[in-house]
Amino acid sequence: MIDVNKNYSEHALFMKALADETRVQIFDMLSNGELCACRILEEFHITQPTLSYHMKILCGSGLVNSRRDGVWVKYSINKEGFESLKRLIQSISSKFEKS
Amino acid sequence: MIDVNKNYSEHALFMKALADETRVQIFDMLSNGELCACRILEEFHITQPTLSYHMKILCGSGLVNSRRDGVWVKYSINKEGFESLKRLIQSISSKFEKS
DNA sequence: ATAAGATATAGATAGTTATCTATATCTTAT
DNA sequence: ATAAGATATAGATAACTATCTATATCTTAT
Repeated sequence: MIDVNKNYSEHALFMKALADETRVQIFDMLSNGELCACRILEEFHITQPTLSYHMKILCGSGLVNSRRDGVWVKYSINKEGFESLKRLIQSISSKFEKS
Repeated sequence: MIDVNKNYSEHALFMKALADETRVQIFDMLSNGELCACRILEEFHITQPTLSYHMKILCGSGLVNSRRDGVWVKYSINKEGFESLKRLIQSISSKFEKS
């Protein structure tokens, strides 16, 4: 039996990625589909380098993908990473229901 | 229509609470039921004040409850808080599926 | 009322994070 | 080959975090 919850450092990494108001909001925006950095930037009052820093953290966590499309870099939710996060929540939830 | 995802600061607070390896692990432990601080402490190589600090952050986020039971303080998952976290994930998930 | 055990608070500190400005790099159109 | 626009990196810095030791507080049994 594989216990999905033993990778606490991976889980903490996911949570850290979302542990910032700007970054949760970006992640939520991406749930509606791929967006380029410039489009995301419009929603916030931060500088372009600050956004670049946040995107690097989101991508580094495994929750977000990036790909270059010409001049633009486009970001999207990484299905694998997000599913891993969902499994964590689901696993805790099902133990909690039973307790 | 209530958009559950607009409370980015609340959501970031939940994520911050879990954005630490020790704290995610504690939260996972609590999914199996209430535990006193001394019992939790046994699982980690941290001092008692450090644990007390972490429990304060978990409780402050709304994800964990505490109650005194005689000499002990017992901690458990706060159903409301956890459900709010689950709704966030669920909401992002369903938008993502459709996208 | 005292002592013992459990938990919390205070104060210090090293490490990490979010942000900025300035600058570099990369891609495409001219 | 250059210029323009998009994104990334470097360096600085103020604020925040996780951890410790020392001490205080709170609860119960004697």
